[in-house]
Amino acid sequence: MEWRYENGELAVRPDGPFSAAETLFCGQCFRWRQTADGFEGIAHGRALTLRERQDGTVLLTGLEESDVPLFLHYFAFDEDYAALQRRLQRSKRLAECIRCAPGIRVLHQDFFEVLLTFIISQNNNIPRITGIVARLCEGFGAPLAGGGRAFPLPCDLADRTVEELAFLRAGWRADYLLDAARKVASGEVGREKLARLATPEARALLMTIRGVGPKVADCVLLYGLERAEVCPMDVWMKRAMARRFPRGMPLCARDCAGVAQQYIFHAERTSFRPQGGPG
DNA sequence: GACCAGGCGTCTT
DNA sequence: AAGACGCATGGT
Repeated sequence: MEWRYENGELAVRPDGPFSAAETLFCGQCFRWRQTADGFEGIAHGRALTLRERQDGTVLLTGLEESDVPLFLHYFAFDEDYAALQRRLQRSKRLAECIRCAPGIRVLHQDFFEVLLTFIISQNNNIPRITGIVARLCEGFGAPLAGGGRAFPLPCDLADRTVEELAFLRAGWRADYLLDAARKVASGEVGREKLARLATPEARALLMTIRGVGPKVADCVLLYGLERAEVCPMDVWMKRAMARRFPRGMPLCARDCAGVAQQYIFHAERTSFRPQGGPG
């Protein structure tokens, strides 16, 4: 992977395939939107834009030079997906996933943001999740220089009440969001503490938060803590896909295939072998 | 209008 | 331990 930072613009040539649309709109993150010539979004407290050049170069604006390593990691540009996909092609199922959505990468997102957005995601759909997340940030996030607002910090939410969260129209999840914010703000649950725990204990600690069950906990471990080795997410997706497609998954159901792919990527990359998984 | 959405907490057996 | 059910809201 090569990159160059010049005149406030970061130009990256990723190793292996990358598709911004597949990566940003497959349901792993909720703060990006398409624009006339590319994409704009907010991540790790920065408002940035992304454009893809014909030659595969990815152009990012809105970053300081000191942000470069963080965002190379955010987009997984510091990982060799070409080599990864070569290994995965040996599995028929994974080969099909790659064919359906070859440019997906698993983003490395902020822990607290992942925790709250996947609490919001329960029994919910992506358009509505996106709306709730947008209102959450608009209502409680810090204004950013480049426009928009950061994702709220735990302390931005910990002292609120469910009544103050009513405008989110998040339903019963408002109560869960507050419990999560309070437990993180108090230090009862946090990235560092979770990182020190073995994964079963980390999952159990996450599940002390109201509204965090095994599915949300695994999403947080996977997306927010880079702890995919115990996340049999393809098992979760098998359930979801079985519900949506009782007669079998269509070959090009991009949303499902893409999401399954990113889960499986992590499972494979970390040598995890599903052994029944949850349930 | 129904039905459902990338669950979870609670209440039953 | 496992199943049923309600939960608030909005998209289809």
